[in-house]
Amino acid sequence: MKDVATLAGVSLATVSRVVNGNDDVRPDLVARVRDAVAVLGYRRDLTASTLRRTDRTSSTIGLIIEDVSNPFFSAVHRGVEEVARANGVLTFAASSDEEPVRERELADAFAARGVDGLIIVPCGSDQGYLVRERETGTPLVFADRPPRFLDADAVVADNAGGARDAVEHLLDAGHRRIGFLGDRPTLFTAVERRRGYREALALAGIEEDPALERHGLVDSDSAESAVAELLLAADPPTALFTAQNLITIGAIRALRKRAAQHRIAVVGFDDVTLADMVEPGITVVMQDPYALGRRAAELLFSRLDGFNGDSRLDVLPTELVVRGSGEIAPIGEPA
Amino acid sequence: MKDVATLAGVSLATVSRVVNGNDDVRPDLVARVRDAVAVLGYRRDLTASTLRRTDRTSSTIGLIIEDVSNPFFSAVHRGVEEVARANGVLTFAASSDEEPVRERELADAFAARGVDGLIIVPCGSDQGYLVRERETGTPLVFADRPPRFLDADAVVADNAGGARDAVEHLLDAGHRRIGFLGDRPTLFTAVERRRGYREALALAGIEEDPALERHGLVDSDSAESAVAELLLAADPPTALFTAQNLITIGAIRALRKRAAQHRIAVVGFDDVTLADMVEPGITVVMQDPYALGRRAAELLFSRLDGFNGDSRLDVLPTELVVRGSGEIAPIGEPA
DNA sequence: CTGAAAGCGCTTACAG
DNA sequence: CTGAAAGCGCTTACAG
Repeated sequence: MKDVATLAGVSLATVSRVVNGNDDVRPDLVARVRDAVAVLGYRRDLTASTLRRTDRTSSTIGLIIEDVSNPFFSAVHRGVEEVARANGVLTFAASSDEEPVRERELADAFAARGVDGLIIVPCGSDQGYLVRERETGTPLVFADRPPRFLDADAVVADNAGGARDAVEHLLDAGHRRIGFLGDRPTLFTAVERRRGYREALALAGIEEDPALERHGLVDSDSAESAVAELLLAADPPTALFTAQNLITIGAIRALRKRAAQHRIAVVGFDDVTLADMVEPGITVVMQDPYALGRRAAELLFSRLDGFNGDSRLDVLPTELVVRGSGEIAPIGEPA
Repeated sequence: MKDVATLAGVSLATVSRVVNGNDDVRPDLVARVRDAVAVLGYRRDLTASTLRRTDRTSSTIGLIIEDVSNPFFSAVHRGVEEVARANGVLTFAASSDEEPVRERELADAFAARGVDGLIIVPCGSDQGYLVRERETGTPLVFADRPPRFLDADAVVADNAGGARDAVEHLLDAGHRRIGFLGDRPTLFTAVERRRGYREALALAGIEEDPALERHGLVDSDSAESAVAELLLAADPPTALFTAQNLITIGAIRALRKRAAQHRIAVVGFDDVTLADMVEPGITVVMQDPYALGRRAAELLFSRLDGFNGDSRLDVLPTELVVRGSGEIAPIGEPA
């Protein structure tokens, strides 16, 4: 910038004004500065600019998701990014890999780099470490799962409601023995979906059977094994509620290996690519991760725009998509 | 930091030394500084630190991909992130949405925020705008597609070779009329895959038939329409080579809608979720996007670690995965 | 081993 | 409308 000022024969202050699009500069000086910028290939250092700026705003936000390569979170990412972009803000994304330590490291790293706000899919069981950020005035929004030990905006899906819908759909098809396959019970979403599962059973007057539940399934492989095991039991389930996209994939794989995909009913939580093209099509309770991301970003930007009210919790609806796998009747019963 | 220094009764310099883990500080002073840091909830401002630091290093890299929600690029992202993380570096990712203007904006934005290096999946037809960065010494690596009008490291898949394998596989099954469904011909990968397609035909002594080629398919919907149209032609193809993951999905959908999935053979480029579970399984030429990301990051870090040799071009192998759809014989001929 | 001082690249009152 | 000067939060020679 110094070089630009020298070449244009003006002061640093004038260069700064021109570069920032300040109107109150004589046109001929503006032209000279622009020429000098072009000649020298000058580019402003935004970090230095942020440092000195009165509002200390960096026009960046941070996004911490579980895994950038899980399509669910990718869609969340995309939703966030679109809203951020519309606001002229850059989104920096990173994966926590479901490690609470990593979540915290990333939040610290983002904060230390001066992001204007943070959207987090929390995996730790305590977000209290972020109170400092809150006090400093950094807006925080949680997506997919609410924060714990911290008061902040959040957007989640109607996990329990969606799970209830899924299980009631299976009950309607005549099933009484419905397996539950869920993610780690430390996860908000996993707990909520199990709650929905149990509520639906309770409403139908069916007693819970722990032998039909499997928890802590973190990927499709573990889900595949769990289903294989369930099917070998003395009194196996006639239907499965798979509470997450990767689990659904693993379950379908297990069923197909045993040629049981036309015999055991399945309803999954979250949509899956090609779900409409396998035989039978996979019935799912769909949520809209893209909308989740958008909404989280909207909440964040409302804070950045000065909204200062109480914390908000948005609950997004889910939708049952009927495709075939969920409508299989238990053997010997009408559909 | 000033407050910490005051509270600990030491100078700013000493606080800086402690915070940076400098050994040469008396233990009791270290303790006092740490206490003060804890009491005040002090966190270092990394942007200010970078500004003043001699090496001007920010421990961040930027990643520009086409679309964070495309599973292919998500896997690239993950590969990059893992290597970066192992190097203690944070990855900032953003989508160009296949808009050259956006690619450039993002590259500028990252550069202005002082990233140590940049990994780019280029979509524009000219990366000359980055010569300035190169001259400034910012390492640049291109992934999936090589740069144009710029000399820099790149990692790509063996697109032409993979496409040749795919088409030869269909030729082996007895097909002579093989459709080509490709992405925009402005894309390096699309051009290379078409080249492989044509080479395979030429080697088999089959003349190209423009009526069997469709280009510019950007998503599964456009691919679905293109396939529908191809099948209605007077002399339709008996097999399809779908040159990209979303195109494969659209093609399969089109075939299933016409109950033609057991009659028309398909080999796709890129793997697709659940491809092994549809009927028939989808035969694909698989590339390893995760490895692509890792390799790109490795090239970048070798530059950051001081390697200063000529630009490198890494070509990653592809692998044919046989699952059923590619082994369907043309009607009236043996498989 | 520690501190006073300069300065990274920028913005912003403050005079003029 | 413009410039000289202070200073954002930090690091780093330089003395001591």
